[in-house]
Amino acid sequence: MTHSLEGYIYHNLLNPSLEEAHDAVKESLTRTLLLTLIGLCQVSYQGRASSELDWGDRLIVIKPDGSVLIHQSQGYEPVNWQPPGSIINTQLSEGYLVIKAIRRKPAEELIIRFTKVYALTSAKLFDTSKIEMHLTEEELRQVILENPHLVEEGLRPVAKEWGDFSGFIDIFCRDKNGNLVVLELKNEVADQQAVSQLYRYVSSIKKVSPLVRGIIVAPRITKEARRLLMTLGLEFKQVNLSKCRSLLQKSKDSQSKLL
Amino acid sequence: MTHSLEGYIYHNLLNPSLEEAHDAVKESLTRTLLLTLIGLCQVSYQGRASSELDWGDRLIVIKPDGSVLIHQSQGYEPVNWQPPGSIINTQLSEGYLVIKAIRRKPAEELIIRFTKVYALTSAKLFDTSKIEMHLTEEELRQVILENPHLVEEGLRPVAKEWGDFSGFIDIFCRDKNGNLVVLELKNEVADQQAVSQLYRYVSSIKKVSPLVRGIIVAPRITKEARRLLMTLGLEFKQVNLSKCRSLLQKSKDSQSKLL
DNA sequence: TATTAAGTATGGGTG
DNA sequence: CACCCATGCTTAATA
Repeated sequence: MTHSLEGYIYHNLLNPSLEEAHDAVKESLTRTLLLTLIGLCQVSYQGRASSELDWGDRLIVIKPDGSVLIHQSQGYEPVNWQPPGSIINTQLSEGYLVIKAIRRKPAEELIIRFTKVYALTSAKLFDTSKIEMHLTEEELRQVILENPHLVEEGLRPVAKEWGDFSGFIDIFCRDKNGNLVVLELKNEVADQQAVSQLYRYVSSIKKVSPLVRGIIVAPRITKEARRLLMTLGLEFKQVNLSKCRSLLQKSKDSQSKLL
Repeated sequence: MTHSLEGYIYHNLLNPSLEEAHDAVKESLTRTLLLTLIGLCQVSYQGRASSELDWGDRLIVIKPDGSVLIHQSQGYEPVNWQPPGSIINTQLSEGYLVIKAIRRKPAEELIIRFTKVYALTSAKLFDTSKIEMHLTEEELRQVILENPHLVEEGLRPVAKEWGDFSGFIDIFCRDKNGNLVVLELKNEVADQQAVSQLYRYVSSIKKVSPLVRGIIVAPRITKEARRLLMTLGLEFKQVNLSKCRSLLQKSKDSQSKLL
C-alpha cells in the first residue's frame, strides 16, 4: 500500500522490495515528508571524523529539513547522523538501496546501504507548537503584579501601561523611595533586543521623570544582554518560573474558593 | 495487521484506534521491542527542567533500553526525550493514549498524551555491530611496520615480538641512537590502562636494557592518560588514521601490481 | 557512585 | 559567516 490516504501517512510499506522502497524514498524526498525506515544496513561516514558501521538492523529517520538520524536499539544518541540542511539523494546500486546525505561546510558525507527494508513509513507532520516555558508572559505579569516583592522589597505597581508605549508587556511601579520603576517581563532568556527596548522606554520617560529605573525580569539573560544592560544603567532580576507557576496556582485556588 | 510475521516487524498499524495502539504499545514494552509512533500528541516534562509541548504531530521512538525520543519534523535534536534506563508504562485515560517515562536520580517524568495515532511500528533489531574506527589495530601495525618514520625519524623495527611478552600488538624498534623502543598501538583513544600496560612492559625490559623507551601510538589520548604517561617517563605519538588508511591502500595497490 | 573531560557535540545569540 | 556560550546537553573515562 502506498500513496496519500487516511491521516497524514503517505507510505506505509511492510517488507517492500528494494525497488518499492527506493520509489517511496524518492517520493518522500520530493514531497519533503518525514521518512522512517527499519532495515538491514551498513553505514559509512566521512567528515569531521570517519567511521564505518557494519551490517545490522537500524532505524533511520530522514526529516523534511534534511536531518538524518541512524538509531540502534540502544542509547539516546544516534550512532550516525547528518545535521539539518544536508542534501539527500537515493539510488539503487549494485543490489543495494543507497541513501546519501551530503553537507558542505563542513564537508561531510553519510552513506547508508540497505540490503533489506523491513518497514517504511512516510508522513506529513502538522505541528505548529513550539516548546513552551512554564508560564506565558501574561501569566508572569499576573504573578508579578500580585507578588511585586519577587522583584524587589517595597515595590508597588502603579499602572499597567503608559499611554504611548502600549503593546509591551511591562509593569510600572514605585520603589520604596517613591521612584518610578519600569519592569520588562520575559518568560525566557532576555536578549539584547529586550534590553534596548527597555532602554528606549526608560529614556523616553526620563525626560519627564529623571529618576526612573528599568528592570528586566526574566528566568535568565544572555551574557551580551547583561553587559549592555550594565553599560546602559539598567537592572536585571532573575525569577524562578517554577516558583511563579506555584504562586499562580495558589492565586487561582484562592479565587475559586471565594466563588 | 498485528503480531509477529515476516522480517522482524511485530506490529505495523495504520490509523489504529487508541485501544489497538495501546495494546501494541503494551506488547512492545513487554517484548522489549523498538517502537515508533507517529501521531497527534501533547508532551509534558518535569525534572531537571520543566516544559510543555502543545498538540501537534510528532514521531516518537521508544527503545528496548528505555530511551524515549520525541521528534518534530525539524532538527537533529529531539524536542523532548528520556534517557536509557527509564521506566515506561502506558494507559488509556480520559480518552487519551498516555505513555509515561519515569527516571529516578535525577527524578524526571515525561508524559505523552495521544489523541490520534497515524502509524505504529514495532520491531526486533538484530545488530551486533559497533561503530568502527578507520583501521583495525592489525592494519595500523602493518602501516607502522612499513612506515616507522610516522612515529619518529630514524626508527627501525627489529622484531615483532619479545619472547615472554607475546600476545600484545606491539612493535619493537631501535631508534637512531640504537636504543630499544617499544611501541604500543591503539586504533582509538589511548586510556590509562594502555599507559599502565606499556609501563609494565617497559619496566620489565629495563632490567635487561636500561635505556629502553616506550611510545604510545594512537590517534588520540585522554587527558589523564597523558598525565600518567608523563609522570612515568613514557611518550605519545599521535597518528592520523586517515593518512594511515591511504598508506595502507598504497601498499596494497603496489603489492597487487607486483602479482 | 560521583566527578571530569570529550564530542562528527547541537543550537542560539551576537558582531 | 564566524565566534562564544548554554544545554534537561550525552557519553565515556576516571577517582
